[in-house]
Amino acid sequence: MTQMGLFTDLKARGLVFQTTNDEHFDAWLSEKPRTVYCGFDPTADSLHIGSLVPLLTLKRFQHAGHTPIALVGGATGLIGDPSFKAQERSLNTPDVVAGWVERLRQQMSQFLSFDGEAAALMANNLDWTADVDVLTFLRDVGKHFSINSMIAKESVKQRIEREGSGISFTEFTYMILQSFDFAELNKRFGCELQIGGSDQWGNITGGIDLTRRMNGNQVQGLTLPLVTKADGTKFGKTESGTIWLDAAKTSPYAFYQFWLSTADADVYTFLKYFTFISVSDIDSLERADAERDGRPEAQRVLAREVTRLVHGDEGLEAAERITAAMFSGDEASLSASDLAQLSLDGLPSSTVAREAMPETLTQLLTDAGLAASGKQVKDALGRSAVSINGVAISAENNADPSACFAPARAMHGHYFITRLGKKKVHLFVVA
RNA sequence: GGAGGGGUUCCCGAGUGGCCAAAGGGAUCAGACUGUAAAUCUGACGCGCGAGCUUCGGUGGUUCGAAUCCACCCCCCUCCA
Repeated sequence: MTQMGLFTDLKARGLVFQTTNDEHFDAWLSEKPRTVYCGFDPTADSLHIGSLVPLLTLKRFQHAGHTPIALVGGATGLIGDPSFKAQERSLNTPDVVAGWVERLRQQMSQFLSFDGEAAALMANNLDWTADVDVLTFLRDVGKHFSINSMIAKESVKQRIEREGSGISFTEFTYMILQSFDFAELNKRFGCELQIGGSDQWGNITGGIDLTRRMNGNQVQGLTLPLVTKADGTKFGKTESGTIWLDAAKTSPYAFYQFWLSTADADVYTFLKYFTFISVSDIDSLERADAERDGRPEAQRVLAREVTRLVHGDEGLEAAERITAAMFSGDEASLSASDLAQLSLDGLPSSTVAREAMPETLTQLLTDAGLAASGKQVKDALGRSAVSINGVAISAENNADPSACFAPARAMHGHYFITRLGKKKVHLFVVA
């Protein structure tokens, strides 16, 4: 990717939602290497896939020769961003937030390169806000903000206008704090561009105004589109919850599976958003898929690319090993060491003592996390949707788990591949 | 401080004494169909294998019986001061 092509590429990927200077943004970007920042607030102990788009965009900028700054919001995370949020959120304690900041730092650093010409920087806005006293802040920063224009921002509109909600002064002030970041990064590192999700537009323009007023510098902003799905449901959530970047919270296997099940209507868009595959290659893939009958290749490509990006080659291999074993249809051929490896790879598994087996299958499968409640297991049993080592289990067997897990039915003495539905698999090791 | 409106099961949102584990929609899960898609149709959707148990901001009352009535308390919103 040459520096010249960055903006064109971003546009082709559909990654440009708004810019501060539509006419001249491309030229401005091509003129010379810029320093660009994106902030990530610590709202949990890990980033989730929603943060992947801005994170990868920072990387795209770096590839193009610009210097990225990954900012973690040690300060803003203590306040809470009200942008487009329906409700006031409860505050997290400073030590909790500080712990999350560390986790995010580590996560973010794996995506950027910290040496070479456009070496990335890490920043934490707590560094320049922790010691500012209230009066200084109000006089030097607050004075530049007009309440009138802050109230007019679309991002807080519903909180101000909608009956049944409201906004605290604390959250209302968030914008000022984030704006201060931009001004500060501009002063310290010559940062001239902030990128963020489309919900950040109000905060970004606030920072641009403040930077002009405090530093006399004209800086720019660019927002990325919100990731949406064609069917209108929320992106990034499944029944088991958020898809996290942390392997301990979402295993590489589960992560891979998430992308693999992307709808056709979304998959080419997501390839453009979440991978570094060129737009022309994605387009040819789409054409090839369209010409072929049956299953498209795109989902597999997407799953491979994103899993490798986030979990590396090892994580991808583990995910593919499990996927191959579980969805190829010949699990009977797995050796004992294969099964042990799958468990190490992150296939959900648990060890149960034969004597300590629960009274019912519903209990056992619920405990293993195959279903949220016994009712769901029961429903599945009633539809022959539960199988153990390939044998369908019916509702009558519910009260007799030890028969279902009889030694004679085990693979290699004590392995039981248990499925609920098509996609949920759990490996029981009965000792 | 005053006046008014509101807090219902994951979300939205009905429900004003028994027919309410609580309408409807969304989300989610499972089945059929498929490609571990989509769309569609079907079933489930507080917990429990079950008898049954626990819910409608909180606490305490009234009543044979309360999400629904009363008292007090907590929280949110609007307007006034």
